[in-house]
Amino acid sequence: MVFAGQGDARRSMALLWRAGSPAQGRPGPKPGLSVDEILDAAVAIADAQGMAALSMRAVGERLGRTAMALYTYVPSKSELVDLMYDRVLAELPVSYELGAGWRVAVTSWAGEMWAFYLRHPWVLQVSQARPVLGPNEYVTLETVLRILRETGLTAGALRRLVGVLFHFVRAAAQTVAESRQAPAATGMSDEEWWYARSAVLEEVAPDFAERFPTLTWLDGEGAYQSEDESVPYLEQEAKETFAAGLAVLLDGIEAAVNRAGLRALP
Amino acid sequence: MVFAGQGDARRSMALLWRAGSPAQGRPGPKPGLSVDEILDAAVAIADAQGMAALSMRAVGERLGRTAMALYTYVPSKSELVDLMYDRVLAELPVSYELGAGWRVAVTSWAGEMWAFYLRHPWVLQVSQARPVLGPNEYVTLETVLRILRETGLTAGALRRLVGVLFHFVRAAAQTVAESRQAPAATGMSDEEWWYARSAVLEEVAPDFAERFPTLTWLDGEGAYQSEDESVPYLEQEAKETFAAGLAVLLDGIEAAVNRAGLRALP
DNA sequence: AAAGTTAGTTTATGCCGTAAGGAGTGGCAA
DNA sequence: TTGCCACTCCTTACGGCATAAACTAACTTT
Repeated sequence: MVFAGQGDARRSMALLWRAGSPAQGRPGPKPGLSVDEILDAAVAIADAQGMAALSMRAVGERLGRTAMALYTYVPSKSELVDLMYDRVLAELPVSYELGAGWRVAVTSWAGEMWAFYLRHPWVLQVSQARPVLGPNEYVTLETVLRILRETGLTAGALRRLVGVLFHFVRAAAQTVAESRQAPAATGMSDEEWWYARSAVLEEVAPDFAERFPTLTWLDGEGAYQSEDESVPYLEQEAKETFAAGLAVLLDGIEAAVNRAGLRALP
Repeated sequence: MVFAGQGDARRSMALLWRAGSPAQGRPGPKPGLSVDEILDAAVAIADAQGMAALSMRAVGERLGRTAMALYTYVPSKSELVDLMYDRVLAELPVSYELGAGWRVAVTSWAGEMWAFYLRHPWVLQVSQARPVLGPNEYVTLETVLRILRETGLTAGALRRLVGVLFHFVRAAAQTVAESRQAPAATGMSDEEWWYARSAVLEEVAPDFAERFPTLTWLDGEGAYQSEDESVPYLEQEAKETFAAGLAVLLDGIEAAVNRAGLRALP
């Protein structure tokens, strides 16, 4: 097994924080590419065709180079993805109006995050195991923390809250992101897919109603009606789930704030 | 592009619901394997080494066969994964005591789901774009719906709530699951990794405290202290985030229930 | 002009999913 | 009993992937 050592950490961090030595007066041919150019190409591919289509070959080709040419600028594919991640995070707003209270600010923050994830759905596949520790990741954290600090909750509570909020927005966005990819991936629209499936389901599980009474009841209670026909059914519903879930979450936070406030009274 | 037609849907569903024609009196050699044996082998590999290690070759080898032998039983790798998913879902409890109220029941349901995801972290990587429509997926839904129906909320609200709860548990579990994989994947413990990184961070961002005042403040406010030294720091914290977040979510649901109840009064 | 460093290529290794085709198995109809 | 044929399982092969190694060509410094 290959162990990543101190040197690798230094290289990674230098790339992320753009702290590399300037390329002036160095021997050898002039660089024909730059890390930023590579990142733009890679992000464009991932945005348009998803993470699965992001290969070193594809990025190289888009830049008129071979896959191997990229290794001059970036140590590996996984580092490339980390860099892409930190780069797109720069799109996010860095501060929110706090005049109307933290709840309003958190709501619009969540909306921005939601839109961001849908703009770059591949970000949802970047491992959250360990932070990337890039500058924009820190900015993103700082931004939401600045809002949440307004609640007056303790540091420990804030730490947990940040985790919960990110989890929630990510997970909600993931549902929509994946459902957008599905038709392209399977070459089948949601309608076609569902039609084929549900027909077979009746054959294969004729006792469905008895086996799943609650589900059957729910299905009977007026299915969701979309107002906007241009947006797919599933997506519309997911958006409402997001809004409703966020409201529930914020209600919970408000309850915690009130509890803390009451306890502070004489 | 290859389009999946009606025939594929029928084959998939038959496999999921075990509605295949019995193998008695059929010509040709007796099957040396079975779908269940294959699923057990595949699940064992995915549990132990993660989704990335799950290849048709690996599963075949574990069963003393070649990769291609599996295609007699299972049409493709993605169908295999769907089958694995529905199979492990069978481990989950199918009903919860409702005597102590829905809140208690939801809490233990969430705990079971959390443990389930950590037992089978690869499940978190199964696409949620479209439901698999296997029997156990329906059972799982039925189970949680039966609990939530106790709240007395409307069908629409319930639909959203189920989504939110699944999102939340999945996302929270994902953090821990990924952080468990990280040391194995990089050959570096969390401590080593963090030590190497933070040393470089000071070099590369000497103005950290000014750029990220809120983060710096949070860091100063007593870092989390683990009681149980055997469990990694990050994991302990994630578990608390899960519990705290769930409580917040349930508070929010309770608020919605109370609002609905008040509105129903004369 | 020689030496040394760098950018980018070609080539090769070992993975992956799976298509194609062939070998052997065994139940059934003739 | 023979021949057929559906069936299981194998070998081989293809085109993808990340990336290691060795090479060429460009450019700066000595």
